[in-house]
Amino acid sequence: MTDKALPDQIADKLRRDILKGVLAPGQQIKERDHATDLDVSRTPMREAIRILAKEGLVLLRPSRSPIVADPSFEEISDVIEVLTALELRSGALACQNATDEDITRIQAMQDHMDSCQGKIDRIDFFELDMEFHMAIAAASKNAVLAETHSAFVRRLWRARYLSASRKDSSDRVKRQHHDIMQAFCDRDPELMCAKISVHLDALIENVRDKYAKESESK
Amino acid sequence: MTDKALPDQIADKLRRDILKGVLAPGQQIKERDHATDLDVSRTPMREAIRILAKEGLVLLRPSRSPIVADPSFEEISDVIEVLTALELRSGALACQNATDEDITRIQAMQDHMDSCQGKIDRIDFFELDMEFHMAIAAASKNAVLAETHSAFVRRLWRARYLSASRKDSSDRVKRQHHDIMQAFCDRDPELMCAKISVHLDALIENVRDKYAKESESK
DNA sequence: TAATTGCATTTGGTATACCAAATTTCTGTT
DNA sequence: AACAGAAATTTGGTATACCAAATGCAATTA
Repeated sequence: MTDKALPDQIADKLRRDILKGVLAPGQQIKERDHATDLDVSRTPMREAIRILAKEGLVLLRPSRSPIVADPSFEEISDVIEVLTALELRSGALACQNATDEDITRIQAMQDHMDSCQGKIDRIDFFELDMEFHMAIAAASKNAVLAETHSAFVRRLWRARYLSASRKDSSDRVKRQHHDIMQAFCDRDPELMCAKISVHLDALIENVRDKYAKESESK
Repeated sequence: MTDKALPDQIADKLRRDILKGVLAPGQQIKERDHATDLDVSRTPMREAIRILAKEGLVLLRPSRSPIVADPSFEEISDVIEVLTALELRSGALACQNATDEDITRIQAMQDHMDSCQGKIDRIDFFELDMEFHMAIAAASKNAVLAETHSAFVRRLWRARYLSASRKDSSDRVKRQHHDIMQAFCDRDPELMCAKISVHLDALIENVRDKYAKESESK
């Protein structure tokens, strides 16, 4: 763990805090305070903040304190739209370019997720979910596509986390994953794209519900 | 001009140098040297380098000097593939969401490009070409999509610049743009996507030719 | 001669100091 | 009491100092 670059370590810590809500949306992130908190200097802290800004978790404001991003539904929905475009292309390419080993390995990841369901920390479960989607993108054998896709998956992490509160949703997600995996095993690009669309459309609806409930509770 | 943030100004300068080839692919960018060259300190120079790394123009290597990116054909082709995914989605959405003013404005941009052809600096012409594609993406009314799309257009700038040496290609590009614009005016998503595909497939072939010629000249 | 070891130098990473812009606090006036 | 303006403080931006890892080079050895 100590071998990772310091700014990355700091970014990891801050990211976790943001995703868990320890750092609330809209809250200021003052370089000095957070740097001294973590016993580092401002330099790597600044870099860490830029990393999170690139991921869309933090908003940089010239000559002002950066703040934790507080995206509107429209923004989240826009991000999901981009993710959809990327993931559809990834899926189709993966059907074409994945090795058999890729498929069995990703199948194993899914099995592992199933066996972990409800037994582990929700944050850790979401890590697995992310890794599953990223593994499919990686199987497209287009490194740029996989990397870009990862960036957007990560950017949506908090929104997905928050919108997954409905207890039935995890079962539905599980079924959607199985559908995607089925098409992937058959290397059927059209079907796979269709199932990915279902999955991500459902995500938009989940997020929409979440935002609707939030606004009515005010 | 002086109102822009210092790291951005530095990044602009470096970017131009990279795209024009003043800084050759593979060449090291030493923080101290380039900082003193531009009469700034290492801090904003470091930030500028990170900006260019985000754009894919520079490669960061932990504890080593960053180097100017020297992408293989496969990498460029991967980037174009991602751009295609983004631009297809943009085009379809633009057909749906663009205002009539958007369309007439973009039409005017194209007319302007036509009238400028051959009369202006190739670099300036490419700026117009970029702006044309970015304007279509912006007309999708998905800000995230437009921004991401822009990043990839910019990332391909040098490859397109280098591969546009063939003198007939500009006429072909002009025709392809007209086809895209025709579909856009008719708000026909399928046709527009088809024409965008043609355009970007042609780009891949242009780049492939360029790389083939380059390798045989060695 | 080729390889290797050890030292000197270069260079990125981090910490700190300084500055200017922005924010907050305080104070005096109406 | 409310507002305006100025002083004090906070805070991001930049410059510089220091360190450790990486690199280059030369002397030494097989």
